[in-house]
Amino acid sequence: MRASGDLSYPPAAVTVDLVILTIRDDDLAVLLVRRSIPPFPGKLALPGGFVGPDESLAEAAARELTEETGLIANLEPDADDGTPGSQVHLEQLASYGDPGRDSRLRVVTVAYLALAPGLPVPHAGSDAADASWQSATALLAGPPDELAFDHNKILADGIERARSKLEYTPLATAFCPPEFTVGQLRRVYEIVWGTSLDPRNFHRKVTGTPGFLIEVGDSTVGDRGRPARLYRTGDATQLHPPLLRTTSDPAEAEGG
Amino acid sequence: MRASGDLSYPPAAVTVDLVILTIRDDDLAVLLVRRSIPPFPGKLALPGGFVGPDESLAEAAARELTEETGLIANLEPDADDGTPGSQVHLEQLASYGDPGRDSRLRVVTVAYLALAPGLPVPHAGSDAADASWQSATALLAGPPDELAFDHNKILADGIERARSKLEYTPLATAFCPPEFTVGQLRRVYEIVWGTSLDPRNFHRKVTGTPGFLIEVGDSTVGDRGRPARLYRTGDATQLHPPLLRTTSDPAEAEGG
DNA sequence: CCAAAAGTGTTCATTTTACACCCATGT
DNA sequence: ACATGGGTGTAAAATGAACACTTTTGG
Repeated sequence: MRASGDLSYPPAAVTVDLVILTIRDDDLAVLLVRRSIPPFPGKLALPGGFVGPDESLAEAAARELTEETGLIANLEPDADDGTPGSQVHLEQLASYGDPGRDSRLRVVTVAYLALAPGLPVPHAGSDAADASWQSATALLAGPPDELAFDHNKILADGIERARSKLEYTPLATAFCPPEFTVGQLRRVYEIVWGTSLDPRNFHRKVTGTPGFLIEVGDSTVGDRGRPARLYRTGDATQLHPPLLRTTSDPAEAEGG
Repeated sequence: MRASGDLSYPPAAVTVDLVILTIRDDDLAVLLVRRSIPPFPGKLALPGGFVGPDESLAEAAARELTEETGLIANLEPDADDGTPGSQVHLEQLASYGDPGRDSRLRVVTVAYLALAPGLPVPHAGSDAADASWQSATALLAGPPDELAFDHNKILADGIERARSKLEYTPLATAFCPPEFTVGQLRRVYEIVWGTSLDPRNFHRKVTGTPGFLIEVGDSTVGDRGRPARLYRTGDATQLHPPLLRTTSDPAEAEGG
């Protein structure tokens, strides 16, 4: 049923919505904005907005990310110039376009997933009037209509994507600062997966996978215990074989 | 930058495009249509069309699939009523919306991936004036602008999705008839991955994974060799641990 | 009989898992 | 000294890869 000649088509608006995840206070957190206008006034929602006429979808998502957090996204995982925001990961998640998901007009939204290191910024953007970090795990467990539109579903899909990608990609490092210890990386896995992992075997696994971690030589001034080596993310884009989330008691890594 | 009050938004059209894959003549094939109107007149393209005002994205994709192939898609993998088309798999792939990808107007397309068993129908739909099966692997290896729009990229993404999902889901059965042998299933893996797999170890792996295959008791009348047991797809949605595509000579499974 | 495909058994290498044990620091 | 987290060694268990071998058909 491609248009045959004329250019009439059902009118629609295209937006991008962002699932921006980070680790805060030993919990997985998502950046949400409080809506001030209908529909769903007063409700929390994922940050997002219309795709501009001359923007690609990814550019629109990166622009929204910068507006909300001040971070610069890493659309292609190659550049490593050491700038603070350069390791922020941004990838397309999925599109959502059920008729009636926005009462005003037909809106198709392309959701993007962003993973950022722990940020002390509650909201830094110019436009984000009322942005805040919320517990993503609490929202997952709560009522399915706690967020505006179908954003509970989008958030659930984003968390599931993040959880599964930790298994077979080095994506967990996106939650870490540019230089990090194996222990910090392990805590990311434990928090995102809600499991606890054996520190010894985890250490051997990640340091033994070629290209996953690059030792930076130095050591941290430890909070407690022996100082740990620092690493940067390596060149590897896949983990073969993957890390499996099948260890220990699922409840042990909850909260903090 | 959510709209604040007024409802003005950059105008755009939303379409669905389908990557319909099947196995034909020991090769991975994709259903393409020949365009008759600009842009890209005469070029091959993925089948697709506008999303109707009251359709969800998945419904639009399912409608296009039926129009092009006569098949009924399986949006949620639960119903198993035995109808011929019920095992066709349809899932959202990704969205593509670079400005200028369609010279006429801003078009954002939501691509869907469909996997169907070997079909004797070159084209069966009412609207598909000029649909045909083409070698997907040949298109992957060919020039990157052989198809209209950005459809080479969409096709490549669809093939990559299919290849990786064979590893950790029972999706390969979507390429098989309702009842199939282990050998048929193995040939699917070999063709899609372009590798050759050890028949003995493959057999043990798939029959040993709980919920993957259900023995249907009977045996085929064999072409050659010992008759094989017949199986249906089981309830399992994930394969733990996954099948890995790291066996034997990559060239051996080519062509036929 | 022979070729071909199905299916089982077995062996060896690798990986995972569990856990004992030492290292280096703060208090 | 002791608690805490970092890191190595190692043995048992599970898994994967390679392949010998039997079964059952068609020609």
